[in-house]
Amino acid sequence: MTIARTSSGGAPTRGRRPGRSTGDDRELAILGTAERLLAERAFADISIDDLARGAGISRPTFYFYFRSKDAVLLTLLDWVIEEADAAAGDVLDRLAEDPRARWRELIGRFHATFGGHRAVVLACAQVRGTNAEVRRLWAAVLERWVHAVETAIEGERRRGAAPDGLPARDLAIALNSMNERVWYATFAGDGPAVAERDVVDVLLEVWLTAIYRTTCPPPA
Amino acid sequence: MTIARTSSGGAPTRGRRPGRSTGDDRELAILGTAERLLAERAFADISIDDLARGAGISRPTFYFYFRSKDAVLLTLLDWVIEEADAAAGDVLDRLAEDPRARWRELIGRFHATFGGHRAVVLACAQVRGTNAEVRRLWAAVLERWVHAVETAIEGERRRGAAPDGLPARDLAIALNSMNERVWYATFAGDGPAVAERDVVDVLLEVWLTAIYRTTCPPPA
DNA sequence: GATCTCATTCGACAGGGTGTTGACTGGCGT
DNA sequence: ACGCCAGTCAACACCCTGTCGAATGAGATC
Repeated sequence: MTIARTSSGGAPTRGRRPGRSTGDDRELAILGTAERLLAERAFADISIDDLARGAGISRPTFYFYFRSKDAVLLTLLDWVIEEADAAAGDVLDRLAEDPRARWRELIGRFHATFGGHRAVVLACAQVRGTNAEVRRLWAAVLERWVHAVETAIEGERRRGAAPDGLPARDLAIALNSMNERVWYATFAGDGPAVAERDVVDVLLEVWLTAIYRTTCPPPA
Repeated sequence: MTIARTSSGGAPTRGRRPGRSTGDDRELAILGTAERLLAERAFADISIDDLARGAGISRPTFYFYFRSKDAVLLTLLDWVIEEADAAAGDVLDRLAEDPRARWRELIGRFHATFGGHRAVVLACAQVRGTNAEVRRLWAAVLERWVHAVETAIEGERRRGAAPDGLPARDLAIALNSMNERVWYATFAGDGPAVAERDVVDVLLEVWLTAIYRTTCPPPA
């Protein structure tokens, strides 16, 4: 199953004033400036003036393109989510071929996507606490991923590869939550963190033991 | 082992000017106001003026007692951490008696402590992204807890109750991270979350399977 | 009691960020 | 030539933070 993108709706125009197309390059310039500045300092330390100047416009003009600083981040987050969904593809549909390899593929691809945009991911984690829109978007996305994993776990139980136990949904929530927090620590690099080189394998082992009670689940 | 509180130092005076004792009640009033307001709105939506007025003083006077709004939260966090450490006690020293019961006790006590101060915990999670001091304090505390769990896992492996596998530290990081994120979702109530009634048992099952590969590890 | 000291308090200011208003510009269809 | 409108920005109003310097007043000291 390709992870269904039903709810979240038409993403890439979020926060954009319903305008002409002439200023598209300005909009891109703002987004580019945001991702660039995010790589060197925290989101909270970037002012709208920084974004505007970086894009070669004045502060009021910024408001012509985005409702707020947060709306810029929201657009960036949309991109990352889209990329992650594409990377995940239909791996979960082919679990039975080789469960360990497929789960690893799934976790590995998410890791690669988030790692490739760590500045955006970290910034979103930081503002999720204060911005309701980021919170809502992230909640909706997580819900999709949790649901996909829940369904996959139920499939593995049905074919006898995984034992019964926790409700599949609770297990899926716990495992997805673990990944999110562990990646955050690894990318942020503050506090106890798993080395980036090892993180996919560490997460994989916990997923496998939690789902199958073994690290070598049987193929079909 | 009682979880060692070596590094974090003398906690309860953080941010307080080294002053007389007359104004202690004012300080308490500020802290009380903070915890009360935190229960009804987000930390970012509370101004220093709110805290000052709530404590019956003017804004400049606030600065006599605390360096900043964040320093207030930091003091509140210190309290919660102290309470959690006390609640955890020496449970991990008595793991072999009945591993499942002891792990459940540990997770359950943390759950009770955090749940009893969810407003503070949620606020800290929200500002951790923007405030370096909260980040540092939380990182230090987590490091202690991770280390305690790591040691406990190694003990269980040594006595043959738990199989070898992931480095104990990586496993401890992953499991602690999971708890943190899952609790956050449960307390915040946005996005996919485990029901508060079930959360301890859900976490426990994942811990047991990840550490022992079974949900009924053997006592000594 | 007069005086001194020092913790405590706050009015007033400076600074920096956000979001809005109203006027200006220049390309383009008529 | 004229009007329209996307696009632009100087200037403003507002809010919040942090600081400074001048009061206040309770106890210690003479």
